[in-house]
Amino acid sequence: MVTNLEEKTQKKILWHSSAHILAMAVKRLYPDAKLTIGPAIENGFYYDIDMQAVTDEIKQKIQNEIDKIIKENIKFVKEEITIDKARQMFSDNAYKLEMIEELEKAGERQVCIYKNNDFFDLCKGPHIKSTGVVGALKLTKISGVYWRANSKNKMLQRIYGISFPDKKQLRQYFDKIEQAKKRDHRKIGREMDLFSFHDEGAGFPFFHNNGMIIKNELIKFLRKEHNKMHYQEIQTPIILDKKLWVQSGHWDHFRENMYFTKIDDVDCAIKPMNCPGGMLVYREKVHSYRELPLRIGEFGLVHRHELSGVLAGLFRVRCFTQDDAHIFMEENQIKQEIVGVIDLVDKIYKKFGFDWNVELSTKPENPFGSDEIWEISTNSLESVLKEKNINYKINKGDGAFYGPKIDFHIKDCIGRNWQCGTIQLDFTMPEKFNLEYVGKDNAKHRPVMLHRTIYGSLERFMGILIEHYAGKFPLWLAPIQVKIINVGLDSVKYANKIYKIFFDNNIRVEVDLRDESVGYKIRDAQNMKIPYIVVVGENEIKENTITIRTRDKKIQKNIKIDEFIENILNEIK
RNA sequence: GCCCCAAUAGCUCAGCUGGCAAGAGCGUUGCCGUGGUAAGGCAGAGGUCACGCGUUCGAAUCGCGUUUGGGGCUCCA
Repeated sequence: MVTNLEEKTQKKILWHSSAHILAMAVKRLYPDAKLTIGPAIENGFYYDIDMQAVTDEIKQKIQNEIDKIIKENIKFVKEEITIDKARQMFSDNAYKLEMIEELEKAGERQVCIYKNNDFFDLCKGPHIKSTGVVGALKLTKISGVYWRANSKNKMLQRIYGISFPDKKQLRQYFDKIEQAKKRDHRKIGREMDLFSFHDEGAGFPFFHNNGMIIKNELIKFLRKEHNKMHYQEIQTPIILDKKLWVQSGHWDHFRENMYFTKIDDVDCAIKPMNCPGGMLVYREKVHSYRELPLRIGEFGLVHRHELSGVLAGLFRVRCFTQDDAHIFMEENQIKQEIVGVIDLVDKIYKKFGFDWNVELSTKPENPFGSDEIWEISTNSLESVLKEKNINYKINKGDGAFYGPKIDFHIKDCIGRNWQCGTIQLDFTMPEKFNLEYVGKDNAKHRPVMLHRTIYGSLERFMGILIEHYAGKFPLWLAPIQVKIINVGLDSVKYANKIYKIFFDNNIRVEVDLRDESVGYKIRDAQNMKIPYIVVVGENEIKENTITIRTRDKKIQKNIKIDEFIENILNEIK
């Protein structure tokens, strides 16, 4: 029996061998090209090569050469050689020499090479027997990348590809990609009239009525949960004096990502985060230990100047709404509050059927605050995770400049991971803003602060939901919940009457009275992914009932209106 | 920001080895039809071919630049 793990290993071997074939093809066509590294990745493989820019035309040439090499069925031959011999063989390739040096430093006396006829590459293997084992190999995308991912280094060409033992599997792979494209939120967003983007503002989403319904429902839902947990809600301004951002440290650490403007000659910044405004609200009055923990939420619109190349539909935008909250507390309340947030996160994600996992990010390179503070805060996050028996991955050096964080990643229904929520512990911001509370001892103390989001960005979360549901939102989120379709002119009056009943019950309903065939109107509603289509005609008028067709094409006849309304109101809850 | 690719009607796309008036389907508008669970028929409107500059007798088509979008790199909610 072939286990999953073995299968994976086999794939990796095939893909890595494919990278060699790619390299061989490039070397045949461009003998001066310098190979660097060519690993197997999650889906396929790539090879980073120092060569001229790979245009479509060149890509096609390489593809043709690859097809030839596969036909030639050339053997992979392993050979062990000394470091010195390797240096000789790769003397014209500075990248490989650098890698050989590293191997030597790591204590290797010998290195391995793989040969295919007169082509050879530094590689520890293993490989397939011969190039003919690859049944189908297709180059996919091209990207410019820097050697060692450092923009000071030379730019290389990364050529990506995918391969399989046979053509059928290759076709299946591309079919699957086609399927995934069908749920692209940009496409569905247009079809369902949710949002748009315009040349006049790259990366700034425009929400249409249908999109706003979803956004508002998401806010309404979270607000209700916040209330249950005694959160307060505030709103802070979008433009504030630059001074504030200098004080908060964003000027030093985040300036590159901020937008600036002037008001009456005063330098101002558009907020990229909500916390500094929140600090001012806290500082407004004297707080007692009796008020703590103080949980203050804000649905805050923030603007960040993201690099143009990273913008991607709602997934990556330049202005978005954070479901931000700041919790001010005493040190001994840290654990209980983190537990509270984790429980809330779990509750919210479960509502959408998302599985989630956690990553812990530790002290970055240019942090605020002493090592001691970082240790205390990192430990408290970690200990909660341990106590709650939550598995987590550590991201070393990935924390915010003001504190360590826990990031929540959700998995959508086609298995993709998305970072959404985050909990960030912060000992430094309260200090910078001189926050205080009066303790039981009647002395002043500094509160500890916690930043957290659950959706992360309402915009991104919506994008994820659109793809997760493929536009078939659960009833409570569906922009239009019920569509009424009349059969014939005689049922117009009845259709309007039914419409009013739904409308008066706060159900999002539309009635389609157009002079079109029933089939046509059903198709239209179906394409809009409307959960319930209500059809009324002569039969329904006679019985004073309705006929219902669900999004999944289930038809129920002779349904009493009151009964149906009661059912869907329950479903919406 | 960097690399590759793209931009033609509201949408999806054809035309693009330079050459009559710019093409289709869907949508939209009007008329005819009055329908029973995924497209009824006919007719009309709709485009400075993203923008700017150039090459040419002539540019949607070729070149350069800009903008926007897509896929990567890097970054991130």
